[in-house]
Amino acid sequence: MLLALSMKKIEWIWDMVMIPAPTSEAELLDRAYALAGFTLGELAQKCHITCPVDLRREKGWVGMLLETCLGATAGNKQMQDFQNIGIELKSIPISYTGKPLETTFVCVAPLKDVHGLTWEVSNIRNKILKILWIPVEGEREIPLCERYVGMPLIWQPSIEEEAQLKADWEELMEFIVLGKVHQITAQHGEHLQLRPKAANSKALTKAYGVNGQPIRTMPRGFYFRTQFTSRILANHFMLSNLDITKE
DNA sequence: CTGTGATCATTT
DNA sequence: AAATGATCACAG
Repeated sequence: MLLALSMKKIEWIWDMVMIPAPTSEAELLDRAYALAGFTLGELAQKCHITCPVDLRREKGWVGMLLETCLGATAGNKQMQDFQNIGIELKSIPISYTGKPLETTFVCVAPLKDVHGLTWEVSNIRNKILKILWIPVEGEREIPLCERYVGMPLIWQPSIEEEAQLKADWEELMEFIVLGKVHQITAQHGEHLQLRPKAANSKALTKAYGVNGQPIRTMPRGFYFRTQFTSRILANHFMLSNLDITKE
């Protein structure tokens, strides 16, 4: 499978003190392409950020680094990374064969005030309408600072993909509405799954019980299965390869 | 605690 | 080897 890690480094006039937010999709994509072919260590150096030895104590470090490099405004709650241009940023760890090594966290799942909530107005739909994916080498045997950033891609769900995600979301939300969140396991949902999303297993948040009474349970999040994201990447790079051969 | 950024580490 | 449940750091 072709998931090219660009070895062509586009020189950039970096002045990594503070990167302004991009004002268009084209500008954001240009910047993302300019990151391809650099290692995480090189990008960190340009940002004056120290690259940790591994991700055990900083699982979100790669994502934060890319946000800094692309001018994302951090700290915004429940919003897309680039709200002005309607784009969400996701880094994705890939194997030597270009396949995702991890599921992709999308957003936290609402466990209360879900009465009447529909897919059309859900937070998750807003997050997945347009995503800038940035593949990064993720094999643990590769030292973090030596991992290469790959070619970015903009993805928007096809009619079919959105229908699939909506179906999974509705199945999962049905459990939540009925107070059966405890019955949900990671095996529910064909493309979208619901799993814990918390500091640890002792964290508790409010939800509903089977009789509608308030209960406390672990916070959950929606995640894309690897097969789903693998298909997104494969489709994109196979198509771009066809474009190249046409020229 | 909630939500941002996710990957870890044990089980299957 | 892949998948699931658990976990890490930080801002507000």
